[in-house]
Amino acid sequence: MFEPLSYAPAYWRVSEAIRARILRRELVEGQPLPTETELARQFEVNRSTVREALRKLESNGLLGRRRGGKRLYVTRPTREAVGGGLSVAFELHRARVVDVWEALQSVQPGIAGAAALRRADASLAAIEAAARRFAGRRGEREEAVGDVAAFFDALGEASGNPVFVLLNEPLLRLLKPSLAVIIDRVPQARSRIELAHRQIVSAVRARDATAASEWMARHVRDFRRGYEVAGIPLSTEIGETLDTARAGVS
Amino acid sequence: MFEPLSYAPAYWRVSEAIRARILRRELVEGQPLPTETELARQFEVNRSTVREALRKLESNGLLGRRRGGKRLYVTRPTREAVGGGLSVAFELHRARVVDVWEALQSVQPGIAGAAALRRADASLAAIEAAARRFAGRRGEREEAVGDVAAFFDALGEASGNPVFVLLNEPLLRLLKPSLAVIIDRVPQARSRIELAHRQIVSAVRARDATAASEWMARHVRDFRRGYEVAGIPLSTEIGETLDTARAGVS
DNA sequence: GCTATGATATTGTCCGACAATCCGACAGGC
DNA sequence: GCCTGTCGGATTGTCGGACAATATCATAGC
Repeated sequence: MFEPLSYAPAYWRVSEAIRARILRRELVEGQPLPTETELARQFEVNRSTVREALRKLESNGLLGRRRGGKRLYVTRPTREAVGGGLSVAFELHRARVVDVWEALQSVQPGIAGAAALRRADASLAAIEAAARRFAGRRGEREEAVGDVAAFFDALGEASGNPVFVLLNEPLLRLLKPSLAVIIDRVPQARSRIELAHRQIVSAVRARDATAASEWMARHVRDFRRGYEVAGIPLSTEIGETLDTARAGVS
Repeated sequence: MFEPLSYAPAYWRVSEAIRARILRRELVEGQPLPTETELARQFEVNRSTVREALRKLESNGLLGRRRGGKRLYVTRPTREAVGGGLSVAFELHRARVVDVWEALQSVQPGIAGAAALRRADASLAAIEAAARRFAGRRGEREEAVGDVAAFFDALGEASGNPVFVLLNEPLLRLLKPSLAVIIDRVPQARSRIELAHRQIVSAVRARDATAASEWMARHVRDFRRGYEVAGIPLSTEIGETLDTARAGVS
């Protein structure tokens, strides 16, 4: 019958107030935030309270600091910040390898198509560079995986669609560990990937969205085949593939 | 020649330590966190420091509290928490209406297909319920928009893929405001949506992934047409469509 | 014009305190 | 037996003040 009446602690309200001003673009990217003491004065709360609010915004990626710097600046959430948070969420929701694969399957062809339609020359160059780096690897498993991810990433950038860019990051992050296993265990993996890269690159160069999209679909489908050949059960939880490199970019 | 050596403040390390234990499942969902005083004792830092760390985890959705409760519990990031953060990120990256639309175009058919393949009876019922609610609306713009979103959401759930569920939320959140305008201004919008709902429902009921996917593609394509008819420029930044309802679920 | 220097401002962290209120136990009334 | 009122203790939210380390900035020196 009644709505629960809500009470918001001061640190929450302070953080919302700042967030709102950032979203309203009254505080713009790159602008330094007032000092903690000054904020405390303006909001008429204690500095400790302000600090708690800042921590929230910091971990949302709305505030950040220059390397080695002390003051906080307004920033927009970086790919890494967004990807970090999202991939943790996936993990805690017990997403499995197949779930991530399915999402890639769904998203990547669209990205490739969009990239083919709208790519600038510079983005094309970045895509080609990633493909070339991958093709040049001998051994170097980790680096090769990085190149594959960079290839996807470059396509995302080339699409000019920030939504794609941001969605890409967490998916790739989760793909990597299992991809490393595939590259290790499946002999023909590298050549299949190279082939797909070549085809996608030339489709994107020719601005042929359909071809780019189709080759990408094939490329991603190959991963699934890779999981089977490499003996990675599709129902493995991604958490289990992620033992390494859990630095956490909160 | 040398990497910049990194210094991490105590609140960061504390928050990472707790996060790591959550990811390692040593702290499991629903479990209450020790009290602030106790954490301060264990980490050998001040309670203020602990509190800053907790705020970070709280805003990442890894910690939360029972309604009206005081203590913090380990939680996994809710749809809302993830969606909130992500949609803010999209907004600050100046995503445009067309970008969100393109992402939907890319993702939703896959979701619908997966839902058709794997839906349980209960999920089907939820999908049907959302469609029925929408069809029953007369006027009630906001509620109708909510129903459309609920329809997408129910499909996401039905897919059984947590990645889809989590990706869906922010996209829908951003879709809503502009969809409201479409429903207002485009007379045939409701009937088109109803038609699509019916077709998708019956495809999902029949477990026909191809049909579900294709009708979904058509459904989303309709939105684009809707933008044009409603006179919403595709290059509008989504931020500008979001004046209302910016509660922010940090 | 660039660099070294030094004063100042700012952050990170600590300590201690207190009010509000949530929690659990306990007693009493229907 | 179940609901309500009461109460003490535990816990959080917030405050004030303090201090060391260091980033920042203006200034003096080359």
